[in-house]
Amino acid sequence: MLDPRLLRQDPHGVAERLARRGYAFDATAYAALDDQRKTLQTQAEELQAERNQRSKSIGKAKAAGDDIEPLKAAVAGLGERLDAAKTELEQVQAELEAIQQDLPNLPDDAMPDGADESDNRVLREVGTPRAFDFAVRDHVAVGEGLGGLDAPTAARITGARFTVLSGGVARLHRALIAFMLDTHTGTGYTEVNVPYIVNADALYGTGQLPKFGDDLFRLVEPEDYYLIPTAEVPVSNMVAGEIIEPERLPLRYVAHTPCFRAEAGAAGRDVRGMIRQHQFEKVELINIAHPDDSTACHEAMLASAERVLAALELPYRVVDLCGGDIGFSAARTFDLEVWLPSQETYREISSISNTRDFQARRMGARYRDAETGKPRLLHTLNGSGVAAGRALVAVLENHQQADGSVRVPDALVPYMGGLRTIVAA
RNA sequence: GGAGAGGUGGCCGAGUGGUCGAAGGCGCUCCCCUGCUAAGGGAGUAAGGGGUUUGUAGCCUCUUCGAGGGUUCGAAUCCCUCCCUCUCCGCCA
Repeated sequence: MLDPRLLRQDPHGVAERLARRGYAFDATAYAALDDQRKTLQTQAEELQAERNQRSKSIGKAKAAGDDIEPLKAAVAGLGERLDAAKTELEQVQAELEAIQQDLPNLPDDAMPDGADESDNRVLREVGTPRAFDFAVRDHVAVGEGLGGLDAPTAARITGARFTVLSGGVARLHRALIAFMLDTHTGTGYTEVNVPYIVNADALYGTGQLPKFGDDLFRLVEPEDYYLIPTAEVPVSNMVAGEIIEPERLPLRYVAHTPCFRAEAGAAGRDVRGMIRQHQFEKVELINIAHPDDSTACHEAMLASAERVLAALELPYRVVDLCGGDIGFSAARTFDLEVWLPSQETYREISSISNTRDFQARRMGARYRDAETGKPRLLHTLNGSGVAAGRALVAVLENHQQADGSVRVPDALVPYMGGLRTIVAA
């Protein structure tokens, strides 16, 4: 949600900034609707004030023992006029709100311009893709060769876009998660374990609802419960409705959770393997920050995620998402893309966003300003550190060996019980 | 699942259908007193929206006592529905 005051004071400025991300905001229509709101609100409040005043004087008269019947008669009809005024106001307010809920975040000035992902700015490439002296297999072939990756069985249990992992591959997945959690808690993150089912309010708070409900799995009962699409939803909402004392900031949380996505509109994309699943696991970083610190926190989160990829000895690049590719709630997003030898390309493995006060406003997440003592909106940031499923894919592909085995990167060896190579079961 | 109790400001806690955004306390801020400290005295201290305005100042106004409906001229207070917390029982990992 954008600042309604800014929207009112400078709708055309907002429209210009939103245009950078390809969103057409009709500032003129909005301003006209808001003028209407202003008139109706003044009208309704005047009636309300009159009623309050009259009711109060009836109370006084009654306390004084006076006859209140004539006073009551004088109020007759006021209630109906008030109701009518309120109804009219509510309609216009609902229209305004519908527009506001739909507006994506204002981009950071530093965000690159561009129409789609091909316009993203590559900030740097780290590590060198390995030169293979044998035919590279994709992660499905490697995993199946090890007897540890099985989509057909998952299809029988559930359907498309699920995978059964087993043996060394399953353990590798668990090792990745444990390693990532330890890495982040080692740099000051607090590990949290959160609900994987959230209510509609939480999803509204982080911006998935009302606009992106199609990509969520929703429970039949209770019907306003949903499976989380990312840990960002439960973890960020930990501060919903709260006023945080500033000395506690920034709050830094790390959570390992499954993520459930309907992948509506992704039919036909990445159908082979574990790149795009309905269920995957992720280690997520959340920062709840003072507005003055959020940019620095964003950089630090990026460094934290990069540390993981470096330790896993995976080549990657850092990308600054352009206006055409950035998400609804984000003001600025850095993606980490890991090298996949089978595709000879970089694929997203982490997305790290500063939403500034966009989510905080929706959630009502505030801190107490040290100087004024007044509550002000926090900044919220989220980033994968990193996606476990895609990390597994990257390790299988990048560290595969000619004989079909997979080398365990040194950082993971302790988490594999000392195992240095995963071989076929 | 059954029975009961309860949800009020940063926290604890009182509250009769009207003069209640709400006693009292804690905490916090400022001031006074005390040659440090402690104790004492005084004042202040909820949030959100709108209007006015150059203004996050002031002024005017509306809303908010778990959420949503209802009764009433008027609801923290009465009625209905829902949510959450706690206690006991049952069940269960």
